[in-house]
Amino acid sequence: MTTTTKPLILVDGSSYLFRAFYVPNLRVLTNSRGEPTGAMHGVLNMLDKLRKDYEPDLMAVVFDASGKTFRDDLYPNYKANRPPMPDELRSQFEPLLEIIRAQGYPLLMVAGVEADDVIGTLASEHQGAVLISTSDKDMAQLVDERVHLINTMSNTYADPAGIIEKFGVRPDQIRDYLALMGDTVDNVPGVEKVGPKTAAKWISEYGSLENIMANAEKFGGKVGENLRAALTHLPLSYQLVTIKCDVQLELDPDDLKLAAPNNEKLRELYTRYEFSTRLRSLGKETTLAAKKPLADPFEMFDEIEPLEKTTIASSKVDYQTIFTQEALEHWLKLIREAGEFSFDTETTSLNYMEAEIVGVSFAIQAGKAAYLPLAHNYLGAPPQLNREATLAFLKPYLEDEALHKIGQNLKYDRNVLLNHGIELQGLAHDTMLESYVLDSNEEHGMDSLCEKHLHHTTIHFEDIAGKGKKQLTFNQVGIEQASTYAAEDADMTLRLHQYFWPQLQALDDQRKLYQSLEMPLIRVLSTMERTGVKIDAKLLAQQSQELEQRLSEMNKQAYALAGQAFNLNSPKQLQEILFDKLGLPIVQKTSTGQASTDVNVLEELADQGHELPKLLLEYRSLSKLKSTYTDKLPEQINPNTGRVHTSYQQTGAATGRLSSTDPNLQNIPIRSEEGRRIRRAFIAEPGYKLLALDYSQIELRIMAHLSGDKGLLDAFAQGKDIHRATAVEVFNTPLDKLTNDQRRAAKAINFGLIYGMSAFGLARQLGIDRSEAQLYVNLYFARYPDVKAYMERTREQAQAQAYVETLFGRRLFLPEIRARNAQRRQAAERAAINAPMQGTAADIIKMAMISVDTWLRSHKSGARMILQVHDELVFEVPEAELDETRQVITELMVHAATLSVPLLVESGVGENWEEAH
DNA sequence: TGCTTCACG
DNA sequence: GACGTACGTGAAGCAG
Repeated sequence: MTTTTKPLILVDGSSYLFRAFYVPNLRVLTNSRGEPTGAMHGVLNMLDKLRKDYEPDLMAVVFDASGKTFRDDLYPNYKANRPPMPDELRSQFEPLLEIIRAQGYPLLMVAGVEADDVIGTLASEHQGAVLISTSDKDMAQLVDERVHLINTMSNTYADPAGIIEKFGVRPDQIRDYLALMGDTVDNVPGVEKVGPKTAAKWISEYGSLENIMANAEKFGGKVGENLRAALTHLPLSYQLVTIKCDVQLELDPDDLKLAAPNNEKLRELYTRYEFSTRLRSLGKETTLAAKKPLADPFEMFDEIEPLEKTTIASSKVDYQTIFTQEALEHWLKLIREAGEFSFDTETTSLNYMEAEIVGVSFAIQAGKAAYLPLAHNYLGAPPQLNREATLAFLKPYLEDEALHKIGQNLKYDRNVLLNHGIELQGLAHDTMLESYVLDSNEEHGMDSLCEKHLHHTTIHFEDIAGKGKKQLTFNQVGIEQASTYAAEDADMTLRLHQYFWPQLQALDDQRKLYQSLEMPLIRVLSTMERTGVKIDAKLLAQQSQELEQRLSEMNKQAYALAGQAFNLNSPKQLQEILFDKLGLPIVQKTSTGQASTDVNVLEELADQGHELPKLLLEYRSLSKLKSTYTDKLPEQINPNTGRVHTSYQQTGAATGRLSSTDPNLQNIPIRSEEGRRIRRAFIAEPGYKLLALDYSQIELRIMAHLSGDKGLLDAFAQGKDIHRATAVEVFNTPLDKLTNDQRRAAKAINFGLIYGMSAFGLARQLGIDRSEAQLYVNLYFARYPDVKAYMERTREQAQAQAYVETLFGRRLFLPEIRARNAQRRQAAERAAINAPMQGTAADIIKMAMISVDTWLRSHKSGARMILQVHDELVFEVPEAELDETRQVITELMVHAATLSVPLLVESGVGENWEEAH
């Protein structure tokens, strides 16, 4: 093994401890005993970040030792102006050191010198790259091509060029520069009235302190006099600011390896100081560590990211709180002038149907933001502008199409504003969607985006509202904290937009998808969500009862068969009964090595003639229906609308699909007769009917288009049953002689193709042996040679560029396509085959939704779009409008995209969703 | 919280 | 030569 090129990381613990202590949001943190813990949190988070970002092999955390240093001997007044360490900080010092040690970091404190000197010495002794993490500008003197600085609190990174940019002098001139300025806090005398500007100017003119002193008589004016007066003590100042790089250390930089954490000690310390998140992740890490040897040891090198510079100086922000009408009007004037602003609503709930606005924040340029509190109502909350009156005042701004809004997840803000009668217009940009279109694999939440792209750790909601049962709603959060949090959200949204937008503009397809598809979809989805779907709660309750009876009977039967009582819902207990007690054979194991009891296994065992597995299969499916659907759906009915309102996640699926949550209305049963009954509870208002339209075989049609395979294109052009057509080809049998099994096999092949199948998978699906499955696959590819070529092309493309694209250029990155681990690589290859088809289908139905929505609105239609299920749209339509609506929407869906195969849309109408299908 | 299972396209 | 083996989701229940 060669040594890695990872930098040695040296952390100036003392400088961070002081800085963290004075951060307002950290200042207030204590445990339940009232012991302050904020500075500890601050330092530890910073260490986490470094460790995560750089995965260092060598690292040290250095603190000042107590007692006098050689500088005190040089100059008795050194640091004499420093106030004593506050008690609230002092009390955090020792425990912090203990935690750092227990976490496994080498920790250094050397008597007689300062942390800076230890760091300087280690940096100069180390052979390879060094990264010094500090918030102390004095360290700039250590920078060269090999040694760089990072300030983990302000997210700034500095190499020699960075130092010149920041200070206006080279790293080797920093000592001269510091000596000229002096330091009032440390009581280092400099030249009176010489600050950063003058010092940099003199140094650039004269090159060095020595030369400046030699030419002291040439400096005119008051500062010239001051310089001459300082001549005697400047050498001393120079000595004081010079970091000592030859401290006698009893160790070598190569000794600074991270040790394994002492989890027992950490558990004790985290418990004592109530670091609950760390306590939780402690359990996680131990299991991870236990699994580690299994992982491919080279895998981790694949994902090391290059160091990045950043441009945010997060210390320089101007966040204001708006309490008066005058202040509000002042800000609105600024917003008007800017023509574009980011904004964010703060509310009482994540549920958009229940949420009420508590406040609104805006940002008009990076770092300049304001929070307008409107409904904080905790005891002692300061008076605020009246919510309803102020929202009425804001309404024309928010509804002004020409005033461009930038947000993070604007769909939510739009929904919430509608609760107050405001229909947000001028939706210009949504950073969540920008991130999604650029790389759908990322997390697109505010916190992750800031962390990743701005290298800034935002204030998390939990930081100000707490968590768990005691979590406050936003109206109970103190305005001061709320204000920083909310203003930061708006500020970060704007900065993220400034970061993403140029990237999107550089990629034509991405920009188009974002501007013409994802952005317009916000309003469509928001409308669907708020419309909701009517549910027959009584019918579901009745079904629940029936299920309950059947389940309890089956329970008894199962106990009899097993010879004992057990929990049928517990895979673990079931496993004991089946395999230990009854001695049935273990068919398959789960990924963690447990004996699996999933459908495949139970079916296999049932086929062998065992009664209990057969019973369990039915029990499982009924129990699922009851708990997930018949019991839960009625609970999710909104009391005001009498309907169920799902949330569509526009950034939920990496392929471009939507997903649906709370509740998930995209997985309502249909495959089994029992399950289908649940669809009968999805009903229309009186006078309305449900209209369901779905794309027939859309992914296979897309495969035909993308591959250009003549056989497949012809089959679709002639409107053939595609599975039969495939069966005719593969089994070389005339259409009228086909058996049902042959069609079934052809269907499995067609689906398998979309999923990037292997012969093994097909064999298992069809219950045939592998060689037979392989034969089918070979026959298929012989008949449809361009499909084979297309699959190969896609694999090559994925391999070459590490992403694949839909017909419209939507990208899916496949980071694992070059993984050394074959299993993971092959999984990525299958995803590469599937994504262009699944993703193109998703793009097409999104286009259809937008055009349908446009038509519905422009024709003042009484019909409303209520559900999207990947290739299906469901509408609630006034009976009088049924025929026209059905015909027009079919047309719009069919023509949503033009492929080299026709798109076919099938539709149905009914009193409920089952009937409409 | 992680795992397992199962509902959908 | 062995291993694992079809894509994409969300939710519920159990167990620790």
